[in-house]
Amino acid sequence: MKYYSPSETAERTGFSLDTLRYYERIGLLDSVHRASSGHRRFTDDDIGWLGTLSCLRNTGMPIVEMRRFAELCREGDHTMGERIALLEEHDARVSEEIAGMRDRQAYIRNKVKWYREVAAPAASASASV
Amino acid sequence: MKYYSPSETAERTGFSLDTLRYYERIGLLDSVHRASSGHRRFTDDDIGWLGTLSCLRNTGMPIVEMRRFAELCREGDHTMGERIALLEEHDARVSEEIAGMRDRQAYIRNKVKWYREVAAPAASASASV
DNA sequence: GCTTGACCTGGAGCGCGCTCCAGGTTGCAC
DNA sequence: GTGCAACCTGGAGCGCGCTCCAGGTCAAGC
Repeated sequence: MKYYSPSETAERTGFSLDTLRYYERIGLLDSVHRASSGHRRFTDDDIGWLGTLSCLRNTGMPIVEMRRFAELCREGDHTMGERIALLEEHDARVSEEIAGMRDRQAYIRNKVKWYREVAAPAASASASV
Repeated sequence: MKYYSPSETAERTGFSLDTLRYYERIGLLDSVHRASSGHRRFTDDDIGWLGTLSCLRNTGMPIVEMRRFAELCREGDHTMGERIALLEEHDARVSEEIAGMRDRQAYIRNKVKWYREVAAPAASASASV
């Protein structure tokens, strides 16, 4: 079985060393292997799981909910339904978030357009906001 | 000229009273009118500006950059170019953010799909992640 | 055997963006 | 004129998610 050192894992997952330790500490990573020296040894499974965590985190899932998800995963296959529910709720929130971002982006683009119209044609007399 | 009380402004903009005061304090709101009592009186312009701030904030612009933008607005029409540049850079970041969210959302949906395949057909023997 | 660097642990500290608090004033309703 | 709610100010505190630190261990190279 292939093992990865903490620094290699950090590099592969995009998490910092401290964050990897932190995630283990708070229960997002369960029972990370140790070398006889006590040094962490991450597996491909760990890397994969960290990828999932990264994805959830970067879509705005709060840590406490990721912990809940991790817990469900640890509890076994009978929690599939709950896991699906959790992810689908999150998915819905992500959709809302994206929709909101789009709307706000449109607002910003409009503002830029308006600025261009005011700014370009002539040093017009009107005030600016 | 129409004036709005702090609480009415909070209601209209979605910002809390404390946030309105905070934004004024750090220079995101400039020279808010006062009643003789010292109470703030917001104008329609203020409300509009707060809408812009809300939009920028909710698309992830950090406060320090909003301050820069506010400063440019205060400096007058000759800063139009810089304002446009700032907003367009932000717009680009928002686009990236949205694209990233979409990708991650696809990952999550895939995961759900996979869960459904594993969970539904039979209480299969394989482990879960 | 000594250095060097990657790693360990427990716990403190930090940056951001608010949010809350104490102690006081204002102004409307009764 | 007494309540009461809304507001004021300056400054402290907080929640989140890390990030840093001190003091120590381990393993490999010279």
